[in-house]
Amino acid sequence: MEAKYIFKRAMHGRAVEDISLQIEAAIMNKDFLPGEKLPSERELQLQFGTGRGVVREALKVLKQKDLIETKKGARGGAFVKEAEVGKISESLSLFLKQKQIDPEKLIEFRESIDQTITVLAISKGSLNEKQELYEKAVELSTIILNENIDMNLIGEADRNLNILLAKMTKNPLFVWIMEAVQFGFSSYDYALYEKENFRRLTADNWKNTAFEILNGEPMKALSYIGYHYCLLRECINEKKYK
Amino acid sequence: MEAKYIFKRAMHGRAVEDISLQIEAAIMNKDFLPGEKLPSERELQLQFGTGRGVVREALKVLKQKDLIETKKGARGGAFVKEAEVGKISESLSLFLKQKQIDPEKLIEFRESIDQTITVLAISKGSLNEKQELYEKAVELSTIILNENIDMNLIGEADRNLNILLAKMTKNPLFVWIMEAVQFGFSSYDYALYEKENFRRLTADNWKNTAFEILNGEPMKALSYIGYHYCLLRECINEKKYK
DNA sequence: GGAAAAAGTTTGGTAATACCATTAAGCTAT
DNA sequence: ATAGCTTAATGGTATTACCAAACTTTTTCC
Repeated sequence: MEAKYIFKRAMHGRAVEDISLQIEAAIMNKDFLPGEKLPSERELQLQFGTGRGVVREALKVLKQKDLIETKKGARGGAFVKEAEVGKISESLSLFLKQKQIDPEKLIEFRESIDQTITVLAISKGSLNEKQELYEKAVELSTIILNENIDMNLIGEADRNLNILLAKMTKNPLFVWIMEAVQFGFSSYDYALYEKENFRRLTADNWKNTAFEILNGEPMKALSYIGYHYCLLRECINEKKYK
Repeated sequence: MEAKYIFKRAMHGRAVEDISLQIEAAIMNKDFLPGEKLPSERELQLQFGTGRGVVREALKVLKQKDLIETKKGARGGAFVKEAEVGKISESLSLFLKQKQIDPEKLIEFRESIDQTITVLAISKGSLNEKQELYEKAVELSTIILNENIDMNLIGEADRNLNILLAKMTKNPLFVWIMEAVQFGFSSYDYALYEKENFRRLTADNWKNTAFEILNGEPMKALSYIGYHYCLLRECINEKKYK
């Protein structure tokens, strides 16, 4: 294992920022590839010419940015991480929580995303994916008919349908935004499955949507998407006035 | 100023995580309102029963999450911040950089977002906003005609047009996604303004788009949006084969 | 000889302390 | 009154020491 000496001594006064930026740049520059280990904290301390505390704070920043993960023990250390959407979704969720955004705005946003994704999924998705989507929608219908309602199971199924649809676009950005939106949005989705009548209608509607996607009928699919959000709005209104 | 004693001693072994979560929960719980000051590091150290180092690392995490900001000196400290979209945009940008996503996917994503936003902006934007948009588009045209091309100025103008358009939807989520996309996307936008012919066409097209938005003609506006992305694709292709 | 146990080593995590730099408030002399 | 000085509070950094986890090496014992 040969060490890499690529870091410069840190500026005094804002050493933490300096260090984290230098390491971030090195990662972006592929000096350290995903899975690779950064030098140990004590080694970095020497290279940057600082105390270990600031090195640790800098690494915390990178960890929060989801660029590295740390392992304890011998042969442990900070390892460069493959980029994932997790942290972005989390920060979006934080934002939504703190801002307490009007539910109608969330619905509006999500409906528009859903429409776009649906159209793309029809044109870019493979036949296999479309069939799988339809099967999963049928599966949701049967889950719903079950005696013991398991909300976690239902939520999981609904979530999978959405993610699968997003993946059919072959565009990772839509997958990302769908995951992010699911993350900060699940409470409203659950509402639809809480009451028997809505639950039934929603599941049927998913089946119809998937069917039209499978048949390559974008306008009809969009109609069902529209109906889904009609139901959601109705359902939330009902809850509000009770 | 009365102190708040709401924190419990931190778990040993993962004190940093524990502390940051406790403080985050307190902020979400409105124990500390935006603008309010958290206890000083030395005070937190006492309340959590830990060393100052872990308190600092925990605060770094919260700073990275954009929940607090710090000021030095007397009457300084960690202050709860109003939630902003900045950090989310930044993390998306990081994600895009690290993943090196196909430019075509970025364009596809952005074009779909632009279409949605445009339609909403026409129906929700005020007359004043629409006029301002048009004026800003005209302004961009005149900037372009200038002898000394200032790419920073042009980029800023283009960015402002996009953000203004997003704000016209009255939906903070669209503003957020537009900022995020701008953040991780600017390099491609610049391409359009680098060469004289594209620069001219793009600015004219912005003017036309804004005009149709002002006139309340969604289909025509969408046509111009489409043309914008035709130009962008052409421009990037030209660059690739040179 | 081989497996189990013990010791050693590396590395992140925490603690305690001291000192520096910055900032605001209060005080003092003019 | 105001310019300048002093003081205190607070974040930022450095140093040192020790703990805890996880891997490696050595020793022990059957």
